[in-house]
Amino acid sequence: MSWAMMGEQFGWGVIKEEGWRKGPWTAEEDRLLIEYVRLHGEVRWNSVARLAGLKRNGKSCRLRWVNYLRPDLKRGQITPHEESIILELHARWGNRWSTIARSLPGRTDNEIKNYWRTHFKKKAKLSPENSDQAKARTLKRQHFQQQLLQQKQQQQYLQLNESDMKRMMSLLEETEPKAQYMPQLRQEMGAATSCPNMAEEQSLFYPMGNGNETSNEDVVWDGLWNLDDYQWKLWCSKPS
DNA sequence: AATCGTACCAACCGCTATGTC
DNA sequence: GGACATAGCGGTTGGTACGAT
Repeated sequence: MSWAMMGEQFGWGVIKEEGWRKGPWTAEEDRLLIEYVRLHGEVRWNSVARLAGLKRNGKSCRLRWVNYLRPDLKRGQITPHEESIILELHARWGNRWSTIARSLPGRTDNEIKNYWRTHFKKKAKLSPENSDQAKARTLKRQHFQQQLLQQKQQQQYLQLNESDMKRMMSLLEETEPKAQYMPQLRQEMGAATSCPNMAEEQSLFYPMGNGNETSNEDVVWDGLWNLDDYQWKLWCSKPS
């Protein structure tokens, strides 16, 4: 019998000094949480303890619901197609797991994060070429963020003007699709499939219509992080 | 059969963003 | 506008299962 099962059977669980339970969830706790969400919806997680009779903090309840109890979750192994989507979106967005998860209905950010770490982190580490690219991208991000900060301060935190957005959009159009490096990455990672058509690929990069849309501006910033060095220099040197 | 290494995954932690008063 | 509460995110940890030796 595992500790978790024993804990469930005997009602064990770590009680913190604040009075919150920690550790694995019991079936009874799950039942209470499901019932609570059914009645009240996914809101005010901190009141769950009081209203549902759970000795869990709101954070823990939310996490349990989002990662495990939600009815729309897809259980089971990540399919080759899902894997290829993860690879492509990670190449584009980096460790933005929640963003990636939005393109994979039924999968959670935690699940994708775990999958990535298990299957690809090592491979990525072993490839010096990839790590160099990652370092370069990180530097680019830092450089850009610094510039942005200065720019923001100068503009007293005003939003980017229209011409800036147009410049970035046109630059991004020159960059897309990311086909230059994706086939190599797919090969290295052993991904089995790719998107059957451009429309689907587009929908992966620009997920819309699920109530959690990525804004145009987000897409613009995300695209900028992945610009090639040449395009990056071009962007930095362009007069505004 | 025992031990070890590794893959997998649930859960926690710390931080940031956003909302509310 | 500031303080506080809440939600969300990404990184990390710890436990379990399982195969290799």
